[in-house]
Amino acid sequence: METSAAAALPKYYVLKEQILTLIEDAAPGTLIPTERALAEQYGTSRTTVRQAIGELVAEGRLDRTQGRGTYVAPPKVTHVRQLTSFTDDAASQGLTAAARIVDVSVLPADPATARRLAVEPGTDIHRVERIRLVDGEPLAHEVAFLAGPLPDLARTVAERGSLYAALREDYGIRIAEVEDTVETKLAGPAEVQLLDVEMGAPMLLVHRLGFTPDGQPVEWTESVFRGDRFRFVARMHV
Amino acid sequence: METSAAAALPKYYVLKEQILTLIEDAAPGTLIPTERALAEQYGTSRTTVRQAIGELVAEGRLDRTQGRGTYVAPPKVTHVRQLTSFTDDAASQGLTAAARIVDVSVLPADPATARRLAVEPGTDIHRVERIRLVDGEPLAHEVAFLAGPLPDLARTVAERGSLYAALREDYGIRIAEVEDTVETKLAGPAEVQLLDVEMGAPMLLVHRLGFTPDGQPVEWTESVFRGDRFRFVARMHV
DNA sequence: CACGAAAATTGGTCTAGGCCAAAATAATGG
DNA sequence: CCATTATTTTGGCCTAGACCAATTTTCGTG
Repeated sequence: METSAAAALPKYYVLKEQILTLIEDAAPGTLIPTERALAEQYGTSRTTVRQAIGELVAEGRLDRTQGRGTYVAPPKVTHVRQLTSFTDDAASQGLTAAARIVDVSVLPADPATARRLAVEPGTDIHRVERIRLVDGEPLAHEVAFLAGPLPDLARTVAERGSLYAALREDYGIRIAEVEDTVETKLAGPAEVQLLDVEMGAPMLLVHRLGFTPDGQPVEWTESVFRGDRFRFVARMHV
Repeated sequence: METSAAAALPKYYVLKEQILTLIEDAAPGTLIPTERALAEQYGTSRTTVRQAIGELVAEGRLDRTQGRGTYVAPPKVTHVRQLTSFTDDAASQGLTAAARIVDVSVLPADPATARRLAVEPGTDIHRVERIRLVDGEPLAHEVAFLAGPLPDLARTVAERGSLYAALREDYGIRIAEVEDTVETKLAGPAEVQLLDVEMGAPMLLVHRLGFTPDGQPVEWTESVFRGDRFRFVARMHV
């Protein structure tokens, strides 16, 4: 019997999210309550508090020092690399690569996505959610947001098997330039369910903004790759 | 008072390395002893066993399933991307980037490194160990191995401030092509000491093999970036 | 007031064990 | 012999507390 339809999240994970709301507006360096205080405040054990804080530290949201305390971490530094030609070429490695389409839908753009795609907030945009598989194993979860009229996108993507191929062949949209960011992230409930990893497993979080030849942003994609099964290889001319 | 000069490693970390030697020659899918059995066998608590196993799972060395057991994981899958022009350009982002030289030395090549650099095992090669800093914070640990005669390398690298610049300006060696691999790793004692991170923190492990224009491998570098403070950004033309 | 020693604070590690849930295994009944 | 059910095994989560080590704070003394 269930008390509600919500999944039973571990206590440490709920606490982690509560601490996250506690610190989201705090300045770097701000001390949070001690582990013993949090344990008492939330009616839990110190072990559980440490598991929650440990993941936030691993994600770079908190720092801690023995004897001093735990405090809000400074934001991430960005390192820039130049690269070319992102090809959807997993198959060229002798691996059976595939993408399973989870959802293709149209929805109004939220402010952040609208800004990235340079459209008015609330404008209808397309959402394509896929699971990337290699040799049958789920290795990445991708959610792409696309601007512009793309009639019958669900069908064309399913037929082409590739989002980029559908854009190019069916809509005449060519992604000429992309900007990727790669960082680490820990697996949450979504990744646990979709990618068959453990809570807290290290993942590679990749954001991609794709532009047409005339500089118009048309694609905003957030991908989460399994850090334990995946290795990016890059060949490049200097 | 100390019983030996060795650092006092956490018990879970010692256990982790022991489990690692246990499984290094085992076929994927091989079951390891249960947590309760390992706890008794190594005279420790199940909590400590779980911390050790948890990190091995996070690193992709073990898989585990509730009710079934814990077993050796299959090797990592490799995903290939095409990119160009790796530039040592951290400074171009308005950040004060620097590299602190830890060690420059000459030593005989071990078999693995010799193979990568296409030299005979035992050939003298150069080793350049550096800490990369951004805004004074240590963000990466790099160890580069270089083949070929590079007289007075320690001085030239120190003067140029850049390994690539020294190779190009002082020895006429141009790195024309590189192959990078990027994967996740958890911080061990070395990273804790050198990069000021916690044990078990997620890191980005980058291997680079650099080639001259005629295809000769001359550089083999292993870099560990802080996953909590770092974000790679890649701009590329498709 | 300044300095050094002592105490309190805080995170780091570890123990011993309990209860739950998923999977595998054994027992049972048709 | 097969299918169903109960039991056992195994990992998942959690508690309550102990001791240690680094740091900060307090306090005593010159």
